[in-house]
Order: sequence, then structure tokens, then C-alpha cells
Amino acid sequence: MQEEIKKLIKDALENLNIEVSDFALEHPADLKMGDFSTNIALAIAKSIERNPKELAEKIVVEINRLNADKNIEKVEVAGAGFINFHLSRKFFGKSVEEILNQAESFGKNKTLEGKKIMVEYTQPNPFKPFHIGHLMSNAIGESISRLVEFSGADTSRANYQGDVGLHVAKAIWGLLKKGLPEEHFSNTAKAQYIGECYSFGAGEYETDPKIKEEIDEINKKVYTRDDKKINDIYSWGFDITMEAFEDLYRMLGTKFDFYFLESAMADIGRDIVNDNIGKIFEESDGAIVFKAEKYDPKLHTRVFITSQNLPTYETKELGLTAEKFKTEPNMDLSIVVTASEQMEYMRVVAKAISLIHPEFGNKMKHITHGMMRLSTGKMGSRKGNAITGESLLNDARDAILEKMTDREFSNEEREKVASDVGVSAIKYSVLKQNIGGDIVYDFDKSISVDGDSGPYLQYSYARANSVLEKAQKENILPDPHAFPDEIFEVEKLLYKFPEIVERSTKEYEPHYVANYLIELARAYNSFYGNNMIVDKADKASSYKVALTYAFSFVMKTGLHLLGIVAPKKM
RNA sequence: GCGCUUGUAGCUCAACGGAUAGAGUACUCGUCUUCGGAACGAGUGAUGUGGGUUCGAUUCCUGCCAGGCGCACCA
Repeated sequence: MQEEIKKLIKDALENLNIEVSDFALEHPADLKMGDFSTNIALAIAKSIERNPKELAEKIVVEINRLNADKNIEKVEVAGAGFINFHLSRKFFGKSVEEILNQAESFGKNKTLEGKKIMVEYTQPNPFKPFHIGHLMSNAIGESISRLVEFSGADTSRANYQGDVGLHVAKAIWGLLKKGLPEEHFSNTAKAQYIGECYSFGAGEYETDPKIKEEIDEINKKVYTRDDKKINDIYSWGFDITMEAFEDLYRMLGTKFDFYFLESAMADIGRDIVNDNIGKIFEESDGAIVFKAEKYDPKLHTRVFITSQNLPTYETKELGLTAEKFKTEPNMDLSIVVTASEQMEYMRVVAKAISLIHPEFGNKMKHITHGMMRLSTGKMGSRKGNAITGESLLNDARDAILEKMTDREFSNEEREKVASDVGVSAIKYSVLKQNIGGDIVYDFDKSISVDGDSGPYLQYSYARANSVLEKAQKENILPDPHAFPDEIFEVEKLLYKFPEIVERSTKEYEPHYVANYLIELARAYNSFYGNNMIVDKADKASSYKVALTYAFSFVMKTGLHLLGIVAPKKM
């Protein structure tokens, strides 16, 4: 439709002998102002010394003379000189029909067709608690994965996990001190216990120099692997925490294709560094460093191999990148989602990689999100004031269970739905806003079910589903041709879904989808309140049912893109 | 100190250089003999601050103020 209107405007301008290269045609913010709008008259009025409003009037006269399109109902001048296009009843009926035909494929596009994309996100560390920051990374990464997938990309999901390092030694020290958890504990409880041991060890490490020595000693043994007792605890704890993570991923709706472990990246990275000493890396104070400021004054020097001859995280990241491109040959894009605190250092690493492998240079995309913070200050697993992912998910599920009193469910079904709704509340609270900014964590808000929330979207979907069940029972079939004169607000939103998806994907910003769905749900709920949808006495009933189908398809697809399940009842 | 980033209603967030700056929440009032009240409708209430560019600035440039992150052997 957009193209048709653009052509119409171009033809009109040509007939008026007005030359213009390009102009904006967009949706006005307010539905009352029409469905499309152009600022063309405002933009060129000055250069041709005309009053914008008069100019707009002239253009509209010409447009009306040319317009033979049955989809355009009315063209008018408004405000300072905007030209607004109102689409016709027929257009909206057709758009509903199109949605019904495409069902859950409506909104798919081919902008990334044939592209191979890997998305890396979540990155929890074995032996450490899975805290809400990981939940945040997971929500964003999963949504971005689904967006690029929906745009035709061959998508894989990757998780990079720190299986070595001081944090492991701290946890093992804690386990040795406090003893192993009781055997009858669930896996989740054991993982939580390991997390507590980590926090304990981390705290002591800072305060007691003697314990610091003990932990450093364990750390060496974790690397050398020559102490059977340490090895046993290590592999036991590793398995427990990794399994506990899997339980969480299942609940969150993520299925990773690749797991990369930090320990495996060290040697690969070291080789790359060694091959490039003198070219890109240089020696400085006994360490091997990369002086990035030589290439870009906004970057800084970072150490890749310490003076103790140990590879740093930077070097492992180098190895990881090489490994990714090896794992997925001919990869077109590698997306990494992390917290913004890693932005500066990732820029340096990215610079080093693009010097070593110029062909990877434009195939890497680092997306940073803000941090979850408490109103009282920063949270950290070391401080022990971090909220774990499990506890938040469990609390959310319990809060939802209390509300689920009206419907009939089997116990299993009830648990599943409560979990899905809880996940939705948390994910939505992260995805509704621009990624990049910090999120002030508030328990009540993160599990809110009212208004601007994930459960509100799911509720609207479930409600629409009930309407459709009733329509089936009363044998009212959807008919997109049986429309009444009135044009409903929902229709004016539904046809825009594909553009929203496209923009969200292009900018890697799921919040456009989230905000759109809220608007859509509100419009549908309002429609629901003002209309009896299933009503044998109403000639338009079959159209209203068709509209409800269209709404439910778009809502379900949209929720999917946010990584949220749409239950049929809740 | 340098670099990056953020500042919008009491609170949490929107607004691809456009029209009367939108939502939710909180507060006040209203809707319910209807298909799911986790709902619908109405009201109160905001662009940190000084310049500049523009027909038009929350958006772009710039000074200041305030938060956050990063700045060599941690990850």
C-alpha cells in the first residue's frame, strides 16, 4: 500500500512540475490523523517559496484527480501542511483476509533469507548462581534470535560459559568448608547450594589473607587437574550446575545449539596471539598487549597474555570468535549479547580481530544491554545480594498460581501455564524497553500482570480464544467479506505488524514489537467491550469473528517473537 | 582526568527531525442481566539546564549540572 501511495504522490508532483528526490511517508502517531501521512509540502515549501498549507492543498487536488485506487478513501490537508491518507473499508477487509490466509506466518519477511547468523547470549558461569542479569540477557538474546529467524536467517543459538577461573576455586573452597549438600536435595537445590558456597568463598577471599592463599592454591589445582579430590568435586559441581541451567532454559524457551567453554578457548586464542606478536601485539612490562589506541584514539591498551604467561579473557574471546567461524562455516553474522560494562573492552577485542581477520570485521555485532540494578545500588553475586533466576521465576509462578482460580485445569497443566505466565511477566518487563538503558529492578513490577505487562497480552489472547470457541459452538464461521461500515481500531493496527517486525529486526530492538502488541491488545479489548462478537442476530458477526482470528494470529506470533508462550486459557 | 552512556508525569517506560509529547502504575470518578473484570471508559500530571542549527527539536550540535559504565596483567 505504501508503494501505491508513494507513486500517487510522485505522479501528482510531476504533474505540478515540482521536482523532489525523496520524501517521507509514514504512519501518523494518532490514528485519527489517518493511516499514512507525508510531510512533503512542509519539506519543500521553503525552497520554492510557497506557503506550505497552500502548497499541500494544491498537491491534494492533483492527488484526488489522479486517484483511482479503491483502497484510498480520503486525502486531506491537516496541521501545518501534512497530507493525510485515510484508507478505505475495503482495504481493511482485505488485510484481515490476508492475515487469515497467512495465519501464523503473517509478518514473516525475507530480509535475512540465506544468511547464517549465530546469536550468543545468557553466558552464566558454572559454580556461580544464575542471577537475574542472566535472565535479562536470555530474554533479549532469545527474542533477537527469533526475530532474525522470522526474517529468514538460518539461526543458531550459542552459550559461552566460564568453566575455569577464580570463581570456581571460590566455590570449591566453600564446598570443602561447608560440606557437600545432602543427597536427597533436588538438582536445583544442590545448584543453589553451590551458589551459596561460592558467595561464602568470595566473601572470605576478600577479608582473610590466609583463605585467599588457600583459594589461590585450589585455583592452580583446577588448572593442573592433578588433585583427585578437587577434580571430583569439580566434575560433580560442573554437572549439577549445568543441568540446573538446562532446567531454566527449558522453562525460558531457549534451546542452545552450541556451548562454548572458556577453558577450551585459551589455547586457541594463545596461538592466535603468538602468530601476531610484532604485527598486532607487542610486549610491554613482561605482558603481551594490544595497543588499540594506535588505530583508534578512542580505544585503549589491553593485556592479552599476562606477565605470568596466562591468557586473559581478551585472548579467550579471540579464540572464541575463531572457533565460532570454524563451527559455522560461511557465517554471515555473529551477534553477541552482553551487559554494557563489557562494551569498551569488546571494542578493543573487535579491533584486534578485524586486524587479524579483516574478513570477520563486518560480521560481528555486539549488542549491549543495561544492568539490572536494585534501587539500593548495584547487585552482585559476590556481595550475595543478587537475586537468583530460580527464585524470581518461582516467586512469579507462585504469584500467578494464586490468581488462577476461575478455570479448570489438570495439576500439570496449571503448573505449566503458571510458569509460562510468570516467565512472560519477567521477560516482558525486560523487553518492553529499549535495550541499553539500565533497568531498576522492582519485584512487584517485574511480575506485574496488569496493564502494560506480558500477562495482559496473554490474557487478551486467551480471551480471544474463548470467543473463537464460542463462535465454533454456535457455528458462526469467519468471513472477511461481511464487514460492516464501521472500521475498528484493531484493523488499523493489524496490517502494520510486518513493518513493526522488520524494524525491530533491523535495529535489534524487541521493544518495538512489545509496544505494538500492547497497543494491539488494548484495541482488541476495547473492541471486545464495545461489540458483541458472537451474535447470530448481527449480520457482521462473521466479520467480527474473522477479525478475532486475525488478532489471535498476530498476537500469538508477536508473543513468540518476544519468547513468550501464548496459552489458550489461563 | 579521558572515553562511552543515560537524564521525559510521584514511580516504571514510549515517541524512525513533525501535528495536542503517548502508555502503564499510583490517585479520583465511572462501566458490569453480555463471548474471561488479569477488562473497558474519563480525569489529574512531564521533556535536567543555558545556547545553536531547522519551516519545525524530547530527538541533531554545543556549554553546564546529575547518575551509570569503562580506562594494563580480573572476568
